[in-house]
Parts: sequence; structure tokens; C-alpha cells
Amino acid sequence: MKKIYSEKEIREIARSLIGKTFGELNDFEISDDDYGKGSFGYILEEDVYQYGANSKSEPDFEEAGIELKVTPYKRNNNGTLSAKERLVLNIINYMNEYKNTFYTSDFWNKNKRLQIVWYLYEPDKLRSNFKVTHELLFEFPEKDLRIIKNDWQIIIDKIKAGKAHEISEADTMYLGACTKGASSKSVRKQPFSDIMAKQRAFSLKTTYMTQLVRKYIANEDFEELDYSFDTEFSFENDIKQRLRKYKGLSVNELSKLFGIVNEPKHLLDIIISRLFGIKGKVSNTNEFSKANIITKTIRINKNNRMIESMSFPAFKFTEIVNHEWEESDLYTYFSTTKFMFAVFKQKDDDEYYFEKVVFWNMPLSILDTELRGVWKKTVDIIKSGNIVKEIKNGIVYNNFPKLSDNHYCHVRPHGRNKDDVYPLPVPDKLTGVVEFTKQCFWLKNKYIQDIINSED
DNA sequence: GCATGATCATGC
DNA sequence: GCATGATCATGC
Repeated sequence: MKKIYSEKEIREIARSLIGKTFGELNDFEISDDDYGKGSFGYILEEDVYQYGANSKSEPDFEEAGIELKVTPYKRNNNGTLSAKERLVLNIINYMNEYKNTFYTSDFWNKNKRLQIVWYLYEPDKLRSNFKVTHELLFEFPEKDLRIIKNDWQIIIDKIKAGKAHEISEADTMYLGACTKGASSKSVRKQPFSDIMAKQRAFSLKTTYMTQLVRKYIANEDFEELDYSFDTEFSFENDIKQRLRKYKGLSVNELSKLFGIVNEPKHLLDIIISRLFGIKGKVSNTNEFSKANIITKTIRINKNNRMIESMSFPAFKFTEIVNHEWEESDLYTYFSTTKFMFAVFKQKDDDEYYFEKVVFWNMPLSILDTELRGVWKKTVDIIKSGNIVKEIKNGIVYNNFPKLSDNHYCHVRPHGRNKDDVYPLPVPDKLTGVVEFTKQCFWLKNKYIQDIINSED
């Protein structure tokens, strides 16, 4: 028989879990090998709360209107805490969800109140020894809810446009649509296109969950952006609006305006921070962190050209060869990261002037084709050990995909200097070296330029 | 002016 | 000391 809990009872039980391991909470003797992905949730459902199965679109505790979630966090090498995963919520029913408004949606019905149970993930421990450490009855703060409503609408608009198969987690800020299913072949029908779309679930992004962990577990504070709540509110438009008044001001004028002395290399970055009226980096603010928005400054020279391609974190040769595409760092990075490009344009006086900001994320259609190809080629080269092409005048030429090979993406060095290396899984055939200058994937300047030109 | 390798500068 | 965003240097 189904048990009915009041909110108070739910909370009391959640509190009673703190300090216990999953091994202690589990009635049956599950061997450690049998702890699967969902087993901690299962233990709470079956052994702790014993509420049994319920109808899918209702929250776990229907009468109290509370959904139960168990989720891991981890301690990083530098001592900070992070969420280990996104928080996966209900599967998106493409055929129905679009008929709803936000407040009648399956998402809202099921997830408006979340009883979160946190456990500490420790890589060296058996899973049965993972311990529950914190709990929280979570409701979305009003400021977040405005953004989440907007996120929900972005996902719905893609379904309505017959583009459910093009939905990317990076389309939205806090509420993502992550893939869910046994494999990438888990697909389902969508209402306005014959193309089968990957099965996806609403989820709170890993970065959003990390902020919750840092706020509620580590008790940290973050600088918050001050943005307006217009009726037509969207975060991106609000940011663009407030930056518009600085358009046409030179770097020099902006430096004076914000009292920046000298001309450090990251001057543009500082200016952007000051444009937002914050002390630290824009990307460290509450909003940008939660939404996983990375800022990049772009300079367009007076001949209307973006000189430099765009670099990203270096990859490890030994790790990149061990991943399938969909679990690779490159795929993860571009399928979950949104960018804010701050564009500065050079005029005839050689000075750079603030132009605009452009929000962008990599379309899946390019990520899954072009970037995948470049990534695959790179992996194959590393695996074969066929890395160095020739050494001429002390310059080491390699076989990695070149700028001229692909309109979107290529590979180039990225370290302090060429002696800044990572180990190779296979020694280089030509030279026999067992480590090589750090490399990263770059996005081609012309591709980025097309993106920023297509706006405004 | 472009392609590609190499390196700088800052923050943590 | 290292990771990362950003930019430089050289040869064609």
C-alpha cells in the first residue's frame, strides 16, 4: 500500500539520513558491483520512504507536491566543491509538453519543489560507503525562475518549430534538455517533424547544481548581476540592452571611465567586468556560473577581419584516445557551454571601440558532423603515433587537422611554450618522443566572424 | 594576408 | 606551478 507523507515527515526523514551510508540505508545486501546509476534513488524510494511507484507526471510525494532527488557532489583538488552531475528531472514528452503553458507543464507540475538529498562522491571509496551529508527542500528563487521559464520556452519553441532533434543543452541557461536513454539511439517522435529526436529530459545543469552545492553546502557567496525583470524578460536581451550605451566608446575612453590604469593584456576582460559593474570576472558571477556562460573578447581589425582564431583548454593526449565521441571532453564542452562574445572593432585611428555582445552556442548539427570529424582525425593521429610531420629550422610541424582543412575547427599548440607538454599514449613514429607540446581545438576566426556578423 | 607554430600574461 | 584566455612571430 502506498504511504502518504506530509511535508514535515518528508523533511524529518531526509534529515535523519544525514551521516548514513547507502550501505546502511539499504535493506538488502547489494554487492558493490550491483550499484547502478539509479540505485541510490531506488534505495530511498524502496527502503527509506517506501512510497512505491507513482504516476509519471506527478511528483513522488503527490499530496505534499514534493519530488525526491538524490544527487552527488565532489571535492576538487583545490578544495572547492562541485556537483558531480546535472540533476536529471522528467523526460520531455515532445508530443504533449508544447500544448502546455509553463505553469501547466509536466515540468512544473513535477518539479516545483524538490527534496534534494546530497551525498559526497569519493572516487576511492566503494559506492556502498558513500555518505549522505546534506539535504534541502528546494524551491526556485524568483530570480532563477524568470530564467527557467525562459529556458522552458526556448525548448518548447524548438519543438514547435519541428526542431526537437536540434535541441542542445547549451541552448538554455539553467534548465537544460539533456539526452536520456540507454544510448544515443534512444529516440522518440516529435509533433512537427518526421525526424526522430533524441530522447531528452529536463535537467538542472551541472553548473547550476554546483552553485547550489557551493551556496548550501560550502556556504559561499557570489557576486550577482543586477538585471531588470521586464515583462519581455530574457537574460540575453537584458544584458545586451544594458551594454548598448557603451557602444562606440574606445578602449581608451572605457579605461578612463572605469579607472583602469596601464594597458594589461586582459584589458578587454576587465572592461567587460566594469561594464557590468562588478569587481571580479563576469564568468564568476552567480548567473554566468550557473548558466555555464564563458566570455570571450573578440577584436575585429580595421580591415574588418578577426585576426585570431579562438583557443580552448588543452586536451590530454592520453585521455582523448580513451573516449567515445559523445563522452569526449570536446563534445561535452560544446554541448553544454554558452558563450558571450564581446566584440571590439578597430577604426582608422587604430583604436578599438566596443561594438556589441553576442550570445552563442555551438549548433548540434555542426558539433556532431564537422567537429566530430576533426576530433576523430585527431584521435586517430595520436593513436597511430603519426604526429610529427617534419622539423625545419627548429620548428616542429605536425599532422593534426589544420586551419585550412576545416571551416569550423582545427588543432594548434596551446601551452606556455613548446616545452609545455603532455605525455603521449604512443611514442611519435618520426622522432620517438613520448610527450608532445600541449594542443587544443580552435574555432576558426572566419566561422566566429560569420556568427557575430549574423547578429544585428 | 594568411597559415601555423610559439608564446605571453593573469588568476588561482 | 599550472590552466587558460589571448596574442605574437615567421615564412610564404
